[in-house]
Amino acid sequence: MTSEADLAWIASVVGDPARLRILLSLMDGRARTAKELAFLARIAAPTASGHLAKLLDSRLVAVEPQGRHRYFRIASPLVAQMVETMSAVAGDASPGDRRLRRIDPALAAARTCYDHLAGRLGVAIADALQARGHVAFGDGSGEVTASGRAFFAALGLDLAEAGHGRRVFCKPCLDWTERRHHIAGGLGAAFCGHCLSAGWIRRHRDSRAVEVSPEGRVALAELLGVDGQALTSGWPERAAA
Amino acid sequence: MTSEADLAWIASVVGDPARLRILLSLMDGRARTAKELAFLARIAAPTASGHLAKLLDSRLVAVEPQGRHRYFRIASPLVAQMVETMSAVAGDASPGDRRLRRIDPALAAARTCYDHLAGRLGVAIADALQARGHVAFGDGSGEVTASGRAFFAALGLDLAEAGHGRRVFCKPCLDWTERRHHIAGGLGAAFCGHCLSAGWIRRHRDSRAVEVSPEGRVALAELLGVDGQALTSGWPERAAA
DNA sequence: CGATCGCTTCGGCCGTGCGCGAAGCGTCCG
DNA sequence: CGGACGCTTCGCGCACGGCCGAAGCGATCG
Repeated sequence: MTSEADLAWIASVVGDPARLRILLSLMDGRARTAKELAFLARIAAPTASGHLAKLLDSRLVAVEPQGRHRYFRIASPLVAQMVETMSAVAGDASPGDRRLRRIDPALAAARTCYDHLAGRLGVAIADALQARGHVAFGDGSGEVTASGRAFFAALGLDLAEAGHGRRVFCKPCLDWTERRHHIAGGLGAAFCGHCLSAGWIRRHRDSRAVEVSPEGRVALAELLGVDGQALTSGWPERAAA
Repeated sequence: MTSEADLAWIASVVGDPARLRILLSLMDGRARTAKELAFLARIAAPTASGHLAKLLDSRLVAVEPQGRHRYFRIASPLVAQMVETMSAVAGDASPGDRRLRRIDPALAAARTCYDHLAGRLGVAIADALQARGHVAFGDGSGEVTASGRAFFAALGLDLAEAGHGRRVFCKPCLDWTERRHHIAGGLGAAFCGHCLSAGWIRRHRDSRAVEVSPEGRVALAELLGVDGQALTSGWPERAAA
């Protein structure tokens, strides 16, 4: 019952041509400003603003304000999958779909992004750390709380070293496949290095994919207080919301 | 470009609450009459008729007239998947979804329906035989063409025996998982028997699922002029349409 | 600290399309 | 062959919602 009404609402939101164009414009995973989206959807700025409000309200897109800009992006991979499935029904899948479908499953599960962790694993770690209050993400940056400093120190991470120099210490990085944030910066690199040296994850031979070892799964699950399976295959987002 | 317009059209079609209720009413795979759907969607008969016309036009539902009734059903598994994905986005998946997701993959690929073949295999066979003009489906019944009689005779099927008695000879049977037709009746049983005795398929131990042997895949692919992989995992429907 | 910029809110116009009652057409039954 | 039944088409009323111009708000920059 409640589900039917929600579904009708979602369907009506995506049913509008202009809103659909907005969603399609965001399907490459990038975040765009309202003005940009207004141009891409071929509507005036006020109209786009109204549409974006509805898309936000229905949780199809998410927003992150940065200064006087607001960057909009697809809220979750599930939304992207919905649009792709609708494209498939609408006829031959568009070229864009093909690319998105061909993501290597191993890369999507866990990989490195420069020197830190990304993919479902990276996002799950960021989720858990945020949920436990060890890190907090603000606008375009993040910070480590007092409990977080103790947490990472107990792991043996040298935070002073990680925060050294001109490098940003803790910063949310938009995950390409998950369309949500993982942790970059010196902290992300230090945590990734710890996982590697502890044998929790292994680098794949000739890819940025990483594999979580059985011991690593157990250790990370206990460390973060989450289900081990959810680390690389789950949808912890729902529970967090 | 063309794809965007098609997608917008599909989205607007499913975006209407009444049409969505119609689709949801059909999600169990059963075919229903217009009047039934009008009641389930809580709208008057003329309104439902208009909605059904749009749903037909956009190929989201299919219809088969039987006497003075018209039975509507979900057009393809892809459409069902679309509705399910939208439900997932809308919030907690409805109970109906769960059931549909839990279909045994082996059963969905190939199984017996009483004494004939069903699942993707059964539908692929029916598609191919119809495409090659060996069988033809009319309203609720089907018949074997002249070329079809020669085709089955060459296989060694005794059509006289299969058509014996009061049993219907060749009849389309709505496939539970594919929501499209496979071949039932004496002909369907005879063909299934031939596949078994030739070793093309094997019955699963304690399930109605059947497995296609490597030789069977080759033999059936050549016999029907289709890709071997498509027999149990493909989407030949698109090419046929 | 005023100017500029990005975005949202407000107000009013207008078109699309959903809704139903009544009538028309084809099918089945007694 | 007449009546019942199922479905569709026609016609019209009505309301919801998209659309934009102008104004308001907050933030940034010189």
